[in-house]
Amino acid sequence: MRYWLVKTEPRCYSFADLQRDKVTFWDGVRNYQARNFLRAMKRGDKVLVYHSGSKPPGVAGIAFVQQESYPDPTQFDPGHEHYDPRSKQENPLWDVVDLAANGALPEFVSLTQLKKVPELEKMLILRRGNRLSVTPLEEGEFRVVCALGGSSPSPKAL
DNA sequence: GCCAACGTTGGC
DNA sequence: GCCAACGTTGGC
Repeated sequence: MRYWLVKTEPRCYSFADLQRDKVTFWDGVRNYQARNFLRAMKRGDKVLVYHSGSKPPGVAGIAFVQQESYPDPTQFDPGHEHYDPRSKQENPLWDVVDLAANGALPEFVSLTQLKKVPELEKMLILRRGNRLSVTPLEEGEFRVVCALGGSSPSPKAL
């Protein structure tokens, strides 16, 4: 099993929205490196859901991969804000995965908290200008964040 | 609103 | 293939 972190703007789609929906397709990733991480996701992988652009930014909850990658339908929809005219049905540029809610963290873990933890120094979300919308995590990093959020020692999950 | 850090684009 | 210009992201 692998571990990931995905970002979302809660004004657009929050972890609470995912809990309400139970499952959603994670659309709108339009960055090649992030897309390649999406394509590497396997069913059952665990995912931290991070809220960006919120006050404060941080990790809101846990999800898991319900369905591995398939073409993002919004790339073919001329009326959609994520429409990409370069993408062809026979050779799609962009993918989605289906994510299922696995539970909110009892306590929201802010970016400020994350930055204080030595074990999380290598987390990609804290590097590279914080711009990648999908990043891999080490198992240890996943566990540390869960523990910070009051879901410990390891999330019982599902 | 500002700005740093990127990724992308396009001229050459 | 290089690189300057530009656009976007996202914390502050």
